[in-house]
Amino acid sequence: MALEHAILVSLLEKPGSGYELARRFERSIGYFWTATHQQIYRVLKRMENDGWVAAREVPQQGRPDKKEYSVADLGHAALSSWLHEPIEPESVRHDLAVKIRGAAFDDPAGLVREVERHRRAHTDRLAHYLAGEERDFPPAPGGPPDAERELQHVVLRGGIAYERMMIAWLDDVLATLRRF
Amino acid sequence: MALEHAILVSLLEKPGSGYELARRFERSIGYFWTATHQQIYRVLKRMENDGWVAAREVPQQGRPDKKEYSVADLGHAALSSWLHEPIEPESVRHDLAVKIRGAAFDDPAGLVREVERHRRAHTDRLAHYLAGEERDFPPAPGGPPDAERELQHVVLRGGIAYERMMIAWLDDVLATLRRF
DNA sequence: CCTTGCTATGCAACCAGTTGCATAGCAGGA
DNA sequence: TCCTGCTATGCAACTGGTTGCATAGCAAGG
Repeated sequence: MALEHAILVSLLEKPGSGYELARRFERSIGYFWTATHQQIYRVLKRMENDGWVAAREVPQQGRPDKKEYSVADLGHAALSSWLHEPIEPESVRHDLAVKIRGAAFDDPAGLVREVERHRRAHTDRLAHYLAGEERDFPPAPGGPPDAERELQHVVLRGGIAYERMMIAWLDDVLATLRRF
Repeated sequence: MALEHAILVSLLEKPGSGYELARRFERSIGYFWTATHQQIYRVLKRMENDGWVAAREVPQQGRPDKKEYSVADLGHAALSSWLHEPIEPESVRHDLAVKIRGAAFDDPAGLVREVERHRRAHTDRLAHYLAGEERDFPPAPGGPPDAERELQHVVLRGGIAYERMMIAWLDDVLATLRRF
């Protein structure tokens, strides 16, 4: 399980409320880990009980108050020990691949629209990533290397490489489907 | 949920027992969908109750008897209707990306060995895929196009593209980590 | 004969993640 | 004033997946 650890990393990058975390999980963190707000609130509560994070009531004007969480020493230690233990290379779940192989027993050409839809989703995501890269990681070499920035950037480059690979592969899939 | 559908596809490609399915999920199907034997047996039982698959006792010599499953009409229909309904582009879960961003707050250089381990796992898988491709999909253009074969092949090409992308990205990650 | 190891099937408990719903503060527009 | 919509937090029920364990047939080797 890594949701706890994903939350710790996100809170180390910047403290925030459950709501804010949920929004981050829709964008930057969400590139490689998804979570709904319900799940985040539940886990956050458990982490608070375990002393991994500390909450602070923050009154706001113009909107409801929020509970801002930040990482406590125990949380930092928990993250550190997780970082030092090996994890299994992740197991994959590609519904679309199941569909593609299944299409052989149904209607290969009928899958074209679905694959095109996925292709569009991936080009959109790629455009989104590239815009984020241009915005947050301009090419100007600004001073000394910053680990946090550089590592965020390399993860984003991974997302970009993934989307490019997927688009190329989906083109391959479309060409194959259209032969039937 | 697509485990049921992955099983249907696998059984359409070739009928088999729960045990055999579990083995396939360790190799070809496992490239894009993982499942343990416990899960497969449980789902298979439900599918049998729902009339999606039919079981047949097959006595064997030299080893215990097995129950061979094959797809029933209801199962074929269920697969077909699933193929025709749109699915969400899958959400990602990359523990390693969490670790990489987390390393900024711990010990970037200490992650090198872990990333190298993952890189090795991906080169192994790539070699395995390429060997499978050479074995099962020789370049000889043997007659008329066969949808089942071609679609299996394009899914395998997706696995190959994925592994190549990952290896290149992990090299990028290693170069980045080594700067700290 | 006994152990090891592979084939083959399965139960039970648990845990992570999803879905549906509920509540409440506050702003802005119809 | 009422409705819509965004911020903000949360509970409850369910489902899919994981982990641990159990059983049994049969072969091969020590």
